[in-house]
Parts: sequence; C-alpha cells; structure tokens
Amino acid sequence: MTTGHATPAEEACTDALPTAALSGPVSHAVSRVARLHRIAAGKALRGVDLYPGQELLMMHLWDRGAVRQTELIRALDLDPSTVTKMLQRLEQTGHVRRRPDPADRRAVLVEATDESCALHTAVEAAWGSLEEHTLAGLEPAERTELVRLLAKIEENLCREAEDCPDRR
Amino acid sequence: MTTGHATPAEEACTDALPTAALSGPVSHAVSRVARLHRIAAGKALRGVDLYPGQELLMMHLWDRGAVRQTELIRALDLDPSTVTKMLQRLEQTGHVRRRPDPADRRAVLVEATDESCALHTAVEAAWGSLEEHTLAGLEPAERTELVRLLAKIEENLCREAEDCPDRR
DNA sequence: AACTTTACCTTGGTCGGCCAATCAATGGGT
DNA sequence: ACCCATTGATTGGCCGACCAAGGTAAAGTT
Repeated sequence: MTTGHATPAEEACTDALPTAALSGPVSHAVSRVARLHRIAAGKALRGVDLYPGQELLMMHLWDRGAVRQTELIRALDLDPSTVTKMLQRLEQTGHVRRRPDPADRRAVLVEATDESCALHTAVEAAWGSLEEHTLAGLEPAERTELVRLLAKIEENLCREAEDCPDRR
Repeated sequence: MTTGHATPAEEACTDALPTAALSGPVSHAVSRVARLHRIAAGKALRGVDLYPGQELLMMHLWDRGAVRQTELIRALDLDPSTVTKMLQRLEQTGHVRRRPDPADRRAVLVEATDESCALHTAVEAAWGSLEEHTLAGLEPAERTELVRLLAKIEENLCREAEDCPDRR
C-alpha cells in the first residue's frame, strides 16, 4: 500500500488512489479504521442493548460506582452536553440511575443500575473479542508498537486541542 | 503505557486505569485518536465552510468530476443515506450540484460547483497540515510502520464487516 | 454581607453516521 | 411480453458528538 503497486485483488478494500490518501495517509487511515471499528463495536453490542459509545460510560460506572457527572465528562473526555444526553437515554433504558448530590446541590450523582450489572461481563467479553479481532494476525511486537504509536499521535492531537493544559 | 508504571505527570491525557483501556488498549486508543483527530479536522476546516467528513467527499469530486452517487458511496464507503444527506447539505451551501443522469433515470450525477473549486487548495493544505501535526515527532520509519499497521487492522475490520465479499 | 467569578449541568440546534423501510427504474428469466 | 430480482436513491428515526447559550448553585473577593 505504501508502495505504488497494487494488484486488483489487493485494492479490494481501498479505493483506487484518492488524493485524500496521498495527501494524508494516516489521517485517511484513522478515519476509516475508526468508522469500521465503531461499526464492529455496534454489532458486538447490539445483543446487549447498548449503542457504541455507551459501553465506555457503563464500564466507567461499573468500575467506580456512583460518580458525579463531571467525572464522567473528564474520564470519557467528552462534551458535557454529550454526556447529559447519553445519560438521559441510558436512564430511560434503565441502565443508569441519577440522583442529586446531597453535598452539592447543583451536581448529579450517577450510578449503574443492578440490572445493568448483568451486562458487565457480556460487555467486557464483547470488547475483548473486538480487540482480538481487530488485532488478528498481528504479532505481539506489532501490537505494542501500534499502541505506542497511537499514544504518540494521541498526545500530538491532544496538545493542539488544548484540552490538556488544565490538569485533566 | 503497556507497562504498569505511570508517573502522575505522564497520565495527564489519560484517565487513571480504566478497564476499557486494559481490556482493549487498541480499541480504546483508536476511539480516542479518532475523536481528537476529528476535532482537529473540524477546526482546520472551519475556515472553509466545511464540516469534517464533507472534505473527503469534496476531494473525491474534485478528483473525478461528475460521478454518480453510487460511486461516492462506494469510494467513501459510507451508508447510502449518509451520502444523500451530506449531498443535500452540500447542495444547499452551494458546494455541489446534482442533476439526473440521462443514461439511467434513477441515478443522480454529482459534481463540485465552480465556487467550491476555490476551496480545493485550502482544503488540501488543511488536510496536509493536519497530517503533519498528527505525525509530529514521528520518524519516517515510524510513520510507514503506523500506516502499515493501520492498514492491517483496517483489513481485519473490513473482513468482518462483510462489506468486502462483493467486488467493491 | 454583597458582589463577582467559577463550576455543574441542561437545552436547542446542527452534522456525520447507521439501520430499516420505501419507491422508482433497470435488467433477467421464462 | 410478462414477472421478479436487482440496483439507485430517498425518507424517517435514532444515536454519538459538537458548539453556543443559558440557569442555578457554590466558592472566592472586596
């Protein structure tokens, strides 16, 4: 793929030679991989009544118990409004319960419902199988290298986003 | 990051130790990188009146001229309905023109408007600068390795998606 | 104590993106 | 010629995610 030659069979999953891929091969790849990954996650999660993205929120709740919404925002690194709406939907589907924080009358405490805990293992299994499938055919060394490189570009992107300056 | 130790300073951009990251480090990283990358793209594209995602569509049109919608769907590898809605918005903002295909009365031909072509260079510059920024600090060897690994996992994910079986 | 700033969350709007279902036109099979 | 399967595109509904703006409560200032 980095070399110029490509047999017709090999370019099955790729378009011919879009300038997007030439002008920004990594950006291009990241977009495509992310999209495919999200679709795969969606399929794996369909059986547990969760939509992709929600599983990370739930995992955090399962991990930490009752937390205030701000912590979710910080941990998931999402927009506050996004979390609000996700929680509204998760509450409606009975996965999550919200109650006012007695210590701070403007804050909200969030926790996973007991019923949702039944999904815990299923979700982790799905997440693990997704990971395994994503990395199929990669040797251990390649995997750690991939993680290292992804962490590097994440930090690059994070720096520009100026999300990091404050101690999040 | 794969090792257990992490100084307080180093985990600045990462949450403490979410099971999500342990249970699927690559999946986790892909999500985060993709999100940050999209935000960065959004910032870079804000000056050109385009939203992230639209630039790829426009680049394809600039490349290939008038194409039918099916080709966009295939090339961008998106859901048909997604493309339809994107085109409706792009048409409304004057970046794109649509007309019926004389050869096939159910198809639609899409092409970039002349005005949109003015953005061509700006978009490619933005895309290139985004790429450069994403890869800041990575040596050439690391970059090609990253591309190679991303391509590998893309193929893995693509295979499961069963989008590939037919000759796209 | 009164005022100002900051923190926590919500609402409204917009986009990209998916799925499921639908309609219209083409093309094959008999 | 007819019927049926396939292809091209659209609609409606939903979710994740963003931004901008607003409202309320806590903390900091004077």
